[in-house]
Amino acid sequence: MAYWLLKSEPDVFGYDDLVRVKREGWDGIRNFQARNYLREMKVGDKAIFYHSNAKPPGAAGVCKIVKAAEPDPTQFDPQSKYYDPTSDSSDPRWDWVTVAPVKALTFVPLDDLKAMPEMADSRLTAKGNRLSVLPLTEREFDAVVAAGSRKRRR
DNA sequence: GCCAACGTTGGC
DNA sequence: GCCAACGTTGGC
Repeated sequence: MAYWLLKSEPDVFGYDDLVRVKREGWDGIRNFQARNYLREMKVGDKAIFYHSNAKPPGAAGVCKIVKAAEPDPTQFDPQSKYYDPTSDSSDPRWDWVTVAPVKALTFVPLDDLKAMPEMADSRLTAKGNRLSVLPLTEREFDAVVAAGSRKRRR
């Protein structure tokens, strides 16, 4: 099994939204490296649901891949903000995967993630990282889940 | 709102 | 193939 981290802006679609809708196509990935990672994902893989552009940013939950990569329909929808007129319908450029919630985490803010020794080499905390889909090692994934499974200190 | 980092585009 | 211009991401 592989492990991943998926970024979403909670103002647009947060972990609570995923819990509410139960499953969701991860649309709008328009970066080749991120897309290639989507294509590597297999049903059953798990991912950290990360809130970006949030106050504060951080890990909000765990989700799983319930459907492997297939063409992201928003690329062909002129009404969508993810519309890509240069994508050929006979050879779609962009894919999505479908995810479902596994469990909410006690929110682990980015500051805490950066402080974790297990995350020292992660793509997430690397300088200048902007990838919205990135792989995690099992050790990294387990460390984030462990941090998010503790009771919040008061 | 600012800005650093970085991907993409297009002229040459 | 280079690289400047431009757009986007995302933390602060």
